[in-house]
Amino acid sequence: MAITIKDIAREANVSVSSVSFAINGTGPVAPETKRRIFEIIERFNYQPNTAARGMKTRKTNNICLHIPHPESDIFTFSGNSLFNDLLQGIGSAIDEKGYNLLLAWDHKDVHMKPSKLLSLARSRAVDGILFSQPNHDFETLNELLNLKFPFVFMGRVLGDRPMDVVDIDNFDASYRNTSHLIKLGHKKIAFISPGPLDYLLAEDRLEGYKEALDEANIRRNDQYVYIGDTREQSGYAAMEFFLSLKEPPTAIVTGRDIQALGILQYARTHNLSIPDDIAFVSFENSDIAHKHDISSMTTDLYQIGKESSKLLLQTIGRKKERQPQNIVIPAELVVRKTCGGQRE
Amino acid sequence: MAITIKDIAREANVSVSSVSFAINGTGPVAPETKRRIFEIIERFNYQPNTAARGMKTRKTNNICLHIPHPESDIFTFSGNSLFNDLLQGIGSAIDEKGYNLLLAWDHKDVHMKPSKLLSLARSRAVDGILFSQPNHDFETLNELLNLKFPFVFMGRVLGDRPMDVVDIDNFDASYRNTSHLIKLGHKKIAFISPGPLDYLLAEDRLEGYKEALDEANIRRNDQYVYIGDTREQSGYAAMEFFLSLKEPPTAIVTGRDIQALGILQYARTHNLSIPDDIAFVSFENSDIAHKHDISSMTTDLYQIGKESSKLLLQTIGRKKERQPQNIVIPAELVVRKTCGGQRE
DNA sequence: CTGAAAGCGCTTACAG
DNA sequence: CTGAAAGCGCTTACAG
Repeated sequence: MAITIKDIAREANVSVSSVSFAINGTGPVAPETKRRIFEIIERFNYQPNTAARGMKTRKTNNICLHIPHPESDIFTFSGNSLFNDLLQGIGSAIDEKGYNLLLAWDHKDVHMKPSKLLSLARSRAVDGILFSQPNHDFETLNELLNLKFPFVFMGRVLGDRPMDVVDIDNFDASYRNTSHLIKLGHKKIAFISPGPLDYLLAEDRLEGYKEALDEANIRRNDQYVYIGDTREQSGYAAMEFFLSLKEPPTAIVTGRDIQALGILQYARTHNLSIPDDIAFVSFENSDIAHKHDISSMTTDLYQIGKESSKLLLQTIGRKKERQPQNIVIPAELVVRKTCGGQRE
Repeated sequence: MAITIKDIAREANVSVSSVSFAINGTGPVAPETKRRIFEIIERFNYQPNTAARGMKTRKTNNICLHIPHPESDIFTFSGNSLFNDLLQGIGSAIDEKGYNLLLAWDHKDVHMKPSKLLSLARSRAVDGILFSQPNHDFETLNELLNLKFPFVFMGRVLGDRPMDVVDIDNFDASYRNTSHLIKLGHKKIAFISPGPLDYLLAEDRLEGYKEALDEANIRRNDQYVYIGDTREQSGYAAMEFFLSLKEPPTAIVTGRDIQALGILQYARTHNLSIPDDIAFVSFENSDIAHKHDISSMTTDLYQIGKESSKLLLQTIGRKKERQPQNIVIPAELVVRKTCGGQRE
């Protein structure tokens, strides 16, 4: 069988306590003894058994990243590096701390019980959870709060449950994107949501958009609001819709870079000039925006992943409860070609 | 503290053995007793502690997916859904079996010891490993073999170490891609590698390409071989190079869809017609190929992920050793626009 | 500084 | 069908 702490102790002529103390630095060990122990450990390539250690310490050193099902639309961050950025951010925080990342998604049938996540939490298979979801399952969140199980939600959550949340301020970001177009002289400004409005992300964006219009005393037009999704096609379809209106908008606040791609595609096939005929600003500032010269607001997944992980690790390490944190990651509009310049 | 099997036993007025038998179905329990036990379990939302269970069973129900570092070039499968496909394939095999997926990557500094992977294996933090790497670290693979630790390599490995391997036949696929162009009447056929030639994947492709030319008695031209990478730019640069030759090729075997995108971009900006001026076939058949009407050979990551996982799970479940498996996933050329029709 | 021993929460022979 | 007990491989008071 695999080699255990007993084998090391026997080989080094010490007790298991001393070996454990030496490995973990949790007790006094004479320098010479320590040297001998480590020599044996290296020779045998000994690694303490995770399960046994976890049983005593009540830690797994695993954290769970909960993502949408890989078959779902939302998971296909096609054509950009969003998931990659998120992983990098998480990695930058957990790698050095010796944590591993466990990927989990719920069954396709959402109503299948028990939820994978609660099961992981209750069985203590992970030390904490990172949520990366466009919407949330109240039942699960409530139960996790109830269990006092450490987790961080990356995104916005409805209500005032006391939990750690990390996100950009979508209301404000959308407000600023819209204001930018207003400042350039646009009055007929449309909006494409990044997803269904029951994603709070989408609702916040819509509210920010409205706020900017209201503040500038621009009359809102319900027909200027289009519900998009995560496919390029939805940007294209939005254009078809907007341009079929009697008074088409002159500018758009897009929900995602991938939608922006659809807009560009539409413009190309219909001989429209961007930004002259129609200007727009997008969200994400992903590779796509960079490549196609799209003005886009950053939604810094790297930072979101990093800050969420740091927060989670703090929570895991802490014995006493503390006030829930609400970390807002700064977002900035990277101005490129698609929003154009000042209108006459 | 958390609730344990003892609590359940006490509450149900039975011994812990009976509770364990009921949960795992590993021993006889009277129907009425079983009913009572499950009733209590549900009421308390009891889940057996993973660490404690793992200590006895020597199983974690975690498998590890080893991927390149998120900051590495190769990880950025930009603009396509390759990683997503792989995850779906893995998920389709492990979800129902109750396994979790642990994501691991090596430190950026490759020479940092000890390797994360060996550490996970030796500490029994996972039950098996899935390698998704363009190249391999012999030392790690040898040590895993040595430990008789279950793993599956998705890709090609040098030498004849006895291990489970799942991949498409890159030699054959490249041979067929090249032959397709030959059959269409091309004689000046260039090749872009999907990465550096020390990726066996790239070497196999090059060999398949050469074999097809040789078999058709077409003189090989060293200048027709370009070493590409995972960026669109490398397809563009390859075009620049090929077209600077005295005798530019009339067709190309591309290494990746993303490179193909670079070729299309070059063609657009230089008023070249694809496939008339230059025809090509690609690899991957990702979203990109579909969207841009690129002829592309499938490299079915879904199947690779699925079959690898199934194989790994079998290995984990087996007590006796068996012959290493070598599973070849079928690849087929999806003919679209970029390879054109028969030449006169 | 060192060692003997208890105990973490399970599973699994073993005895009844 | 049921229960008492050993033991998985660690960590950690506790005694010396």
